[in-house]
Amino acid sequence: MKTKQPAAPKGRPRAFDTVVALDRALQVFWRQGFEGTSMSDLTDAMGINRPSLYAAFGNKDALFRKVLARYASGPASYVKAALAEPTARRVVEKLLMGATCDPSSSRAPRGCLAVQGALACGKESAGVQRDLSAFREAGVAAIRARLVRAKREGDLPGHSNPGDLARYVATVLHGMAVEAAGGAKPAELRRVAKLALAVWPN
Amino acid sequence: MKTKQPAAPKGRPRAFDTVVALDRALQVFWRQGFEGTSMSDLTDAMGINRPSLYAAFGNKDALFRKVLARYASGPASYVKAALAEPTARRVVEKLLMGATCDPSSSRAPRGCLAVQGALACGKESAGVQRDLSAFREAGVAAIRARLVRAKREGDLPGHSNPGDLARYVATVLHGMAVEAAGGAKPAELRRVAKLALAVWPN
DNA sequence: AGTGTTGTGTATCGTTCGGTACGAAAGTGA
DNA sequence: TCACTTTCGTACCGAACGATACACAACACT
Repeated sequence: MKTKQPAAPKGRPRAFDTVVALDRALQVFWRQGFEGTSMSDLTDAMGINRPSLYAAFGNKDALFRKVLARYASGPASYVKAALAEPTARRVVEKLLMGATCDPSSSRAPRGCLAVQGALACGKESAGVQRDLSAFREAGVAAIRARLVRAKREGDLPGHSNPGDLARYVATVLHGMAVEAAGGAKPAELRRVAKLALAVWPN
Repeated sequence: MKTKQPAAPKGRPRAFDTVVALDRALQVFWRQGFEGTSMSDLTDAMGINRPSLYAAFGNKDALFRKVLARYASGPASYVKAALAEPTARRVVEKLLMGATCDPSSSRAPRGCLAVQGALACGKESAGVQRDLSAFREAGVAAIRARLVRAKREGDLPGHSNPGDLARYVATVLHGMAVEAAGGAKPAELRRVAKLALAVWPN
């Protein structure tokens, strides 16, 4: 019977936990963006040496992609949870409320990594810029697919356009991320979310 | 009678036009952000040497601030124009439509300099980051002031909150800038603007 | 104990960064 | 023609950038 133990590692064991190191890197990238973060910033925050970082995560681009995946399954997991709500209205409610920087996780940086990570950057960072753009577009596509389903289930009026509505919701979400990065208070964002919801057909 | 001629310049005349040079710098900063733009990128685009840039505009931060002012009175002047519309609804309409990257100025970069210029960055760029944040907040304040006036003039229902509405409009505008930076088509943005307008009380 | 393998730590690599020193060039007024 | 003033162009500064070479340390397996 195979145990869960992933075979004994052969050489010297790692002196750090790659998951917590990744979370530390996430904090820095989230706060300072891709280009605003130097490898020294990362090694300082992660508490490891430079060659250890390169051995464990590859180069700066590869580390950022791993951080983005961690972001998706961590701080941004509320998106997936929101899409599982039973009605379209509840889905959008939960999406918009999830972007209000709830004070429960006040230790997290403001805004959204997918927005402020590399919105505009030099040519050397074009790779992560496209990755982030694709990440955001995947979010839009997921919302649209959920709204298509809602329309099929009679949860949305027949005249409404799931694609346009999804783009609208994503636009408000990304806009809220910009406001949050600028220092807008969660209460203010909550009022914006409420106003944005007033569009909703019912 | 004083002529407009600003007194004869004493030394060697400048070999370039500071205004067109500023516009070239605007293009680069707009496309690549503050941190993503190097001084070599700027001198290449502006067609001038490095010491000429420093002599004419100061350092990188000072140049960016001058570029931001140029942006406000140039590509972003539609905001001021929109605020001069007679009714609140027309104001918001024109604001939202101005952010759809109209194909008339298709040579301009996508998105908004005030959003993608330095949304998140390292500590060395904290100055311009705050400048951009303040710039955006000034926009919100201007919209709010216009809506306060509209309410006083009976142009908005008594129960509506100009502050919240202004923040909402700004959020949609900034969100549209993010979508535009990600490659959204103007037609798509126009549909978003139309949806966002559905909130409007009338 | 010995061997192979992998991570750690120091000390760098070459490049690019933002910013300047300095002499030649091109104007002004006398 | 001669100072005087301002800009231009080259060549360069120290610092920080992303990324590595290499010797040593710590484990598994025999």
